[in-house]
Amino acid sequence: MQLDRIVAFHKAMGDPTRIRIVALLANGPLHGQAIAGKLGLTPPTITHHIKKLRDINVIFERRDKNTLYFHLNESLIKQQAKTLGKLIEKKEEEVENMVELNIERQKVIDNFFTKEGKLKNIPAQRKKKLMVFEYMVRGLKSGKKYPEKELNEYITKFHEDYATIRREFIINHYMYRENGIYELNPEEMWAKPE
Amino acid sequence: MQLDRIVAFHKAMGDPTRIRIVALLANGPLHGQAIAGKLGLTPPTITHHIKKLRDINVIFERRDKNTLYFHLNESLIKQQAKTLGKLIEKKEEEVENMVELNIERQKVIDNFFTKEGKLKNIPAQRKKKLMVFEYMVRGLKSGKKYPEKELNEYITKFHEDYATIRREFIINHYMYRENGIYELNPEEMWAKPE
DNA sequence: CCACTAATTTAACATTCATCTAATTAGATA
DNA sequence: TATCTAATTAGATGAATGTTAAATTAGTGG
Repeated sequence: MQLDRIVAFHKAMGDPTRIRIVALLANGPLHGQAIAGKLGLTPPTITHHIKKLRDINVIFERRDKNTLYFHLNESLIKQQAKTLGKLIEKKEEEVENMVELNIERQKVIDNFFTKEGKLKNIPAQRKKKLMVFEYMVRGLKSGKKYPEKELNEYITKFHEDYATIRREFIINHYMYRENGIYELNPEEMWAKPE
Repeated sequence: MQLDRIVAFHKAMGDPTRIRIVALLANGPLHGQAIAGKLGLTPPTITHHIKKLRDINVIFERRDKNTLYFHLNESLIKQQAKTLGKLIEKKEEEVENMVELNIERQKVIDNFFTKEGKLKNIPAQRKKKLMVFEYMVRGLKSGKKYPEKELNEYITKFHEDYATIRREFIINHYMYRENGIYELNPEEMWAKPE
């Protein structure tokens, strides 16, 4: 778990309004105006905070008619709680491994993508392949529903063979498909090289 | 819930320098200048951050001659990690109460309405009265503007005394009136029995 | 296409905050 | 007491942040 992510999480949680939102959503999804009402704040303020919470994947949303219902990503929070515990157990070697992993990851990205952001080819090695896919998939929004056509267009920005890559996204649990609509899985479900 | 404490903790952890300090101290106590050196910052900056970490009890210090060694309070961090997990646990009592409440509500509705859907009479007990009103008001569309005449007609489907009931709708914040036009309030504003 | 609703963006404001340099304090020791 | 070292405070500065009213956008349904 990299530093930025930990910091971003705690910074997001370090605000009374946002903690109250999270606590509210623990009892079930709510829409924006309901949250505003319960907290005595205005809708723009809620939007502001929701954005921050969504940025760190702690909430996602589903639409019903005109109304967006905001849901809590509970597993993400649990995962961060674990990370907090691990932070204080960590010994130097582990920190070093983490740093090395990030360096390696960056090298792989640099190798397989052109400066214009195109994927040169799909890595054969599973580990590298996953790094590449994870990099691509991070440009998708969690909670958003992607029709197949839109997903294809997104992938095409990286590589022409959208069919193969789209299939890989499913196989490796980055996304799931329902009635021809694609959506991101929570990050904990993504395939990881051990 | 000790909201302030939770917020203070995450706010303190929501800074890269402080996370790095915590990570450093996980490998053992250090004194101020050592921390400053390792992080490439000046001693006053370290003092600044140490103060914040000490405020939330995540750090304590021991003196050896002129030098203060800062120690990590690991159990405090573990405890906060647990708190994070509990934040998102659904309160089961609340869920159970909800279920029981619904059963009770159904009984009241069955008692006070005929099979044809007519309100036999207005309950005297506040709690039951509110259940009955809420039941009626759920047949109205949120966001729709009701002229008084139309609202009267709607209420009459349940009971002849539309004037009393219409007044109760306002008193209990199910609806509000503006220029003789009635409209539903958001559900959060409705009167609820405590 | 039009009317409506929910959500978001924009612009403005006051507040908080991380960091530095320079000056000061606190404690140890000779 | 005088001196050394480590830590803290004070003050300044620039950046980030929480909130709101007003305007705008996006999506739904007639």
